Amino acid sequence: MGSEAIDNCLKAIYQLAGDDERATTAGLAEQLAISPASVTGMLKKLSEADPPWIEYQKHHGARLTDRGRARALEIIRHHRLIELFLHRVLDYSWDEVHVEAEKLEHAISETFEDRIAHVLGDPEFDPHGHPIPRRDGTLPDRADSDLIDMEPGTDAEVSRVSDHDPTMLQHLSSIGVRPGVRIHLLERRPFDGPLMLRVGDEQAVHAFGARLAGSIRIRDIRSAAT
Amino acid sequence: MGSEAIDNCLKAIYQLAGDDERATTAGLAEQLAISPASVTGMLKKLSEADPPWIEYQKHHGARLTDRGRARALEIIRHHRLIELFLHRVLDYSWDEVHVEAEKLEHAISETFEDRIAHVLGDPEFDPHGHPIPRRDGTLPDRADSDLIDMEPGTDAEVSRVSDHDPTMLQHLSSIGVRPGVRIHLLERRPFDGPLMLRVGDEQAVHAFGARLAGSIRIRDIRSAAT
DNA sequence: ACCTAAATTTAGGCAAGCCTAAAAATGGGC
DNA sequence: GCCCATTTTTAGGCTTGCCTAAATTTAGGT
Ligand SMILES: [Mn+2]
Ligand SMILES: [Mn+2]
Ligand SMILES: [Mn+2]
Ligand SMILES: [Mn+2]
Repeated sequence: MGSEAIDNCLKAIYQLAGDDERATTAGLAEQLAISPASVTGMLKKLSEADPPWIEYQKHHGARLTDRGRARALEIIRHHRLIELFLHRVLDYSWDEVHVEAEKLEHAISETFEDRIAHVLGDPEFDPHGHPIPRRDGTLPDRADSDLIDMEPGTDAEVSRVSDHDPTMLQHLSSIGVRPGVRIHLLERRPFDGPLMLRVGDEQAVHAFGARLAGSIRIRDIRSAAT
Repeated sequence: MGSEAIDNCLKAIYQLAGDDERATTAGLAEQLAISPASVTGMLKKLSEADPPWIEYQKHHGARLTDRGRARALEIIRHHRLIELFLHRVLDYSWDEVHVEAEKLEHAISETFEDRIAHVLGDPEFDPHGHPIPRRDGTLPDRADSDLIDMEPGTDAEVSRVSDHDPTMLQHLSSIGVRPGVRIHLLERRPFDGPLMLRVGDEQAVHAFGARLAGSIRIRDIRSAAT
């Protein structure tokens, strides 16, 4: 089926544009860390495959076909199952899992996928709180929103954090921020200033700048929480 | 460092020629399932690497350098650790592990290698009885010999079986032959005929033809066995 | 509507790994 | 010691996936 380059491209389109929006050449070039010219070539190939992986119009970006989306979700399922497996079974820290999963996602068989899913009890979320696509291509849903938009004076639960920067994950870990942990937003400092918040039951107040806050999503505290 | 093609070539040289013999172009072509012409190109490249992976003289085959042997053993360590991990942790049957390991051996990091070795208790042998190279490049040693050369009327223990043919492994499994199991050789039928033997405590007598017998190695029964 | 900056595509090239067909070297039998 | 069958290498070619530089298209501001 698809090569590693193809799989990474489909995954990137899904991550940039989702189910039915179009991803731009420039966006894909940045995401994949290759030149825009190389992206154009790849998009042409993907759209001329039989059956096609994407719908592509020159100068207007690429949109996944059903087949393309299925493949993207398949790779993302691999990635997230592997991340959780590394964390739970092989004792990787959550900042180590992404890089290893990035390679392994292309190397495992469907059998391997099924076995780790079984060992993990058919999990729905990875160590960073990202939903793990099911075999049928559906996604576990968890209504969440950006930390940036949180109402000062309220509480919320960390839903997910971006997994791309290991140093950021280490920092979040060191102050106790991980999916499921409760936070309390004290205030938002003016002129797009930092968010001042407390984590869990700790007294310490942390200042989250835009970069850090932008990589976190939250959800309403589960209602019946005493 | 090495690409997947390079790693497979070094591994093949090690398997065909061992530490300090030379592997032939034709042998490697067969082992790697590529054309002899492609092997020649690869050997030239490997011998011109800096530092070189192999010593190569036209028309006289290839011999591993220290670096080449170290790399080959590294890949074989990956392969055998992965096989055991799949069997023990992910419940693969022993005829399924080889194919999956063949891909994964190239995809895992040193961290992954260390973690599965630790989870498995730093094992010395894989599910087929093959020795797992240590990180320092030494090999667990187990004095064994070919089943073909076994003395009729004696007992021995299965040491290892070839892992390349899944159907053969299934058959061996079905009659109870696996590393550690005791066998008793009744007789060798004339004119290179089959070996007639009993497995474990079973009464059944099995006839092993040359192909099957040739894929099994045995060792003397551990002396103090009641 | 036009003009320009940015985005995108085209053109040409390169390395890795494979192939087949043809040429050349080897070495075993006599 | 020579010859010929076998092995190996050389020559030339193909695909994938990337690159840079140049040409082109698009879209935004006026
Ligand atoms: Mn990840
Ligand atoms: Mn990837
Ligand atoms: Mn391999
Ligand atoms: Mn094995």
